[in-house]
Amino acid sequence: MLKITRKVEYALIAVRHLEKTSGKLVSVNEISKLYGIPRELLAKTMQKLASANIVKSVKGPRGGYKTTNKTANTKLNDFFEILEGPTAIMDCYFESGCDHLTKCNVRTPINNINNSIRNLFDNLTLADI
Amino acid sequence: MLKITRKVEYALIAVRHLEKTSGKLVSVNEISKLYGIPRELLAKTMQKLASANIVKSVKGPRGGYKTTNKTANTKLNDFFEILEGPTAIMDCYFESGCDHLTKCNVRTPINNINNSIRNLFDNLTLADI
DNA sequence: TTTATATACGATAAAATTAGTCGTATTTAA
DNA sequence: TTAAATACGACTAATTTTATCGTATATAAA
Repeated sequence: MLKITRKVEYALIAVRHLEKTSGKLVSVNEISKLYGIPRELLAKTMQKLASANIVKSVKGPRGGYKTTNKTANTKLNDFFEILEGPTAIMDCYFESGCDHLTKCNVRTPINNINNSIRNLFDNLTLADI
Repeated sequence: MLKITRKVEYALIAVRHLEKTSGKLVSVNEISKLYGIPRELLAKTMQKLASANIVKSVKGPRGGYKTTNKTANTKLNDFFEILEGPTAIMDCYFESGCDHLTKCNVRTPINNINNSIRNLFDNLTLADI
């Protein structure tokens, strides 16, 4: 429990690599070989980041991804939510269908904990990684 | 990602209930009916808590579980780890077998984040729930 | 203009984890 | 003696995560 997924892990590795080689275009192929990451999986992940403008994509041969001026100061929480949806240690805050809600005695305190975690990730950016 | 499991959720609900009825013995059967929790699953969970002395178990008819003087000030982090093992947002800190470690560029920063989360849960007790 | 290389995206399959069930043993109050 | 409870291990089902595959599109370079 309380794990980040590989998708997020791979994305962090890739973004960190892009920041190290700042400005240069690097292909998914290159990154996946370099770090031993499944190519297709990383590709999809980068696509999500690109469509959220966290990185810039360039198609065609010699294409790839590079950082933008938005990259470094992207909040970790936003980064996570783009890849995985809302940060929530319990689903009942976002999904309907829990039929225990009226009886549930932990919703409020768990929500507080969740806010603490969100707060933590709102105060960290990709530059901190 | 970053979800607590149902096992933990159920355990929190149960412990909170025990604290509300402090001193009294309450059976798993009763709690599971009250909150709509699968009985056997809750039973196992309570057994773990009992063997860690976070709650006290009493066998036989009219038996059940009750809080102890340890219950309220159990750290959330200990609570989680009893039920789920080490709190780690990435497995590589506890498991061997990651063959990327020499290349991995995010281990240290992620470890820092992990420590932040652990720190958060070390400063919360069951009394806060 | 053709070709090779790259991103884009959806569908699907495989693996791992989590959730839930079942059977049996043990304890003990009534 | 019986019934109600915890204790514990094995097993199955469901869900989520991880990975793969196929096809489309863009574009640099030959």
